[in-house]
Amino acid sequence: MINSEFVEIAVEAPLPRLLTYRLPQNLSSQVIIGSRVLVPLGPRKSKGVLVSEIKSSSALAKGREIKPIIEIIDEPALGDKMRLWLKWLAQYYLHPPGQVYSMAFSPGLEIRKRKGRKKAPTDLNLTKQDSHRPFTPNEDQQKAISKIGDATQNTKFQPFLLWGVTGSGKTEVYLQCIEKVVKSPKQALVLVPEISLTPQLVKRFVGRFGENVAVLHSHLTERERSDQWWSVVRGKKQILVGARSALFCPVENLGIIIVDEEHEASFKQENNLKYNARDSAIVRAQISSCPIVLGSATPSLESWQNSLSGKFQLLELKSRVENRPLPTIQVVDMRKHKPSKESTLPFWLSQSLFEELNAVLEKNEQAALFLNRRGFAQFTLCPSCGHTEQCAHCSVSLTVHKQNNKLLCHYCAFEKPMVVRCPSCKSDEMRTQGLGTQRIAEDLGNLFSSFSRPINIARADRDEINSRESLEKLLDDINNHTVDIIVGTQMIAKGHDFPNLTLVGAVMADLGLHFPDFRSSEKTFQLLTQVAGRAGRHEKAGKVVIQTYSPHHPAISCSANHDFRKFAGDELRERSELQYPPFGRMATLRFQGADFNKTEATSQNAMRRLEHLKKNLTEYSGVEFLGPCESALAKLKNKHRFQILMKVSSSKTLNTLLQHFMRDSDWVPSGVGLSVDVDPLYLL
DNA sequence: AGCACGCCGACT
DNA sequence: GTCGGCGTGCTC
Repeated sequence: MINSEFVEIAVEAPLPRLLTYRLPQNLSSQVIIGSRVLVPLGPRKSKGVLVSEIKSSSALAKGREIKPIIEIIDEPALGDKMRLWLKWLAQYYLHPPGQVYSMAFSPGLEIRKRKGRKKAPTDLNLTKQDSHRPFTPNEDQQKAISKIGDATQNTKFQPFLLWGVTGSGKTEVYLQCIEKVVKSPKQALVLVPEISLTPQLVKRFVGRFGENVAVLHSHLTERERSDQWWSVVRGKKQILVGARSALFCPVENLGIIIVDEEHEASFKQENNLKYNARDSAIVRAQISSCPIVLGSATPSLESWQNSLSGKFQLLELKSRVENRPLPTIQVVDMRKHKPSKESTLPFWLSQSLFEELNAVLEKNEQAALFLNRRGFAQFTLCPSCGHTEQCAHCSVSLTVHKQNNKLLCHYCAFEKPMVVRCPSCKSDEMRTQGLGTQRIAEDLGNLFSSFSRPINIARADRDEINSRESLEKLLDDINNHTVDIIVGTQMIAKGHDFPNLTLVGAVMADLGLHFPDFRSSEKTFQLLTQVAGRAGRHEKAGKVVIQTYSPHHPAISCSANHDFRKFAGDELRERSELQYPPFGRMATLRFQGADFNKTEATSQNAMRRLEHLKKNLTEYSGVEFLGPCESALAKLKNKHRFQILMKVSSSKTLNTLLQHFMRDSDWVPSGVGLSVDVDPLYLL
């Protein structure tokens, strides 16, 4: 019930602020703060959320007609905590509030209503499968469970960093903590990266909690998603496991949030609302007064620093369950790998890795080779004139894909047929340069073509695996041992567990190391550690071979020595000197437009405005602006890109500055788009 | 985001 | 002559 005549609505449109509407008398009894409403917007109707009442009519903007709310939509009203959190999101990430609020609702909610809800909800085969097998946690697990467990009983905000290598039993800790939460009785929210939200993981939760588990991910139909969403919102299910966006489910009775693989870059959404689900989950836990557990084998340096400073409580799982040994890791220095004339090995394969492969195949075990680049070759190159084929719409070279003899842009999917003759100098010797997963698979096929038995090679990259079904099929094939060697990108580096996989090779471990990004070292360390974690997760011992041109780089040597502490210590020291995150906060302003000159001029104008703000307000004196300069990807989908990087010591200052700067954006000419990314993960 | 308005190319 | 392409602008 609301008495005021006028209310503020967060309308589902990219508007920078709330709009004022009149609340007709006949609707006032059906509505509360947080209700979802239908309002007129220009020539059409739009959904929105009633955010606040306007107490005095003198506060009304004058000179404008105020339209009445059309109707109240019969969807759950958002509670105080949820609204507070959504408001924080909109402010922190500088995103239109109406669009942020609308994310708390599942699409297709009223369709379901209209059809009536007679049909049994789809249950996604969520039935308890294996009965609760008794499990005795080891000492570290027990300690973690009791610490987190205590926090769940206190109903206080408390963040934990659960640090444990792959196979150290983090999931079991989650399960037992959730058990306590469910009894209390409250609800639990578990966020995992989309890619590791596999049936195996879901089975694990369902095996323990049966029908009490709901699952949300992007591969559900609208109907399934809506059913899962309602089952949690209505409180029929207490546990929600989902990808990033599940964080927006308006769970009112939160008892714990768990973010598994918290270091994963996929928690950051790169379009629309550019939020980081891990960071946002922390704020949500804070607002909900509940504990939050961030789990990882390779914590982000942000979280690690928070554990060092005491902001997070560190819980370490030191050993693998059943005390399985960590895999042996051998680093192969590829600089010393000079293939002799008589060698039949492809240029990317060292003698050591080849021998290990052979041994594994002899023993009838499985191997996986990782290379973080799909396609056959990185680009084409004319040896006589140096010409490479570029994308027509982006400033990148085209990747060679051999299966259909195409050149493909990995950024906009532009393609053209493979060229044999150089279009520039007409020489007939166009060659391919650089390695891709297709090439590895092909070379391996040739290499083992005369092995004592047929060797099956499967590829795991985005070209080969384009649906959930094809991923399931591949995982089955690996588990049933119908493939001997898997060649893939990081796609299968995460979360999967293959009993017969005993050898893992990182083909070019330095591939990502020299990216012009201050996080490239951290990324490489994480990826290598993750990749290595695939080997020997069961009775059989595992072996890992890392081929690299930089064997002494800390990201490689520390990962080979299983020494996260050293890596993190060194890396943090460097970051601190340069005031990079986690010590400083950053944001990027990106300007995109079809007209190069106009876009560049706009970015320069923005820079002048920023400098002006800095000069006039002492609170901004410590802010650093870098740029404007062309983005590393200077042209994407026919849009020229310029950017300004901002570095600030506190996120509070960063936010006030951005709010200030973005308040009026009428100086941005049409044809140029300006977007802000707070806490960006990629600076390209 | 939608949806209207508005100003240029190729059609019955 | 108009149908419709999508650039531009506005929404309490």
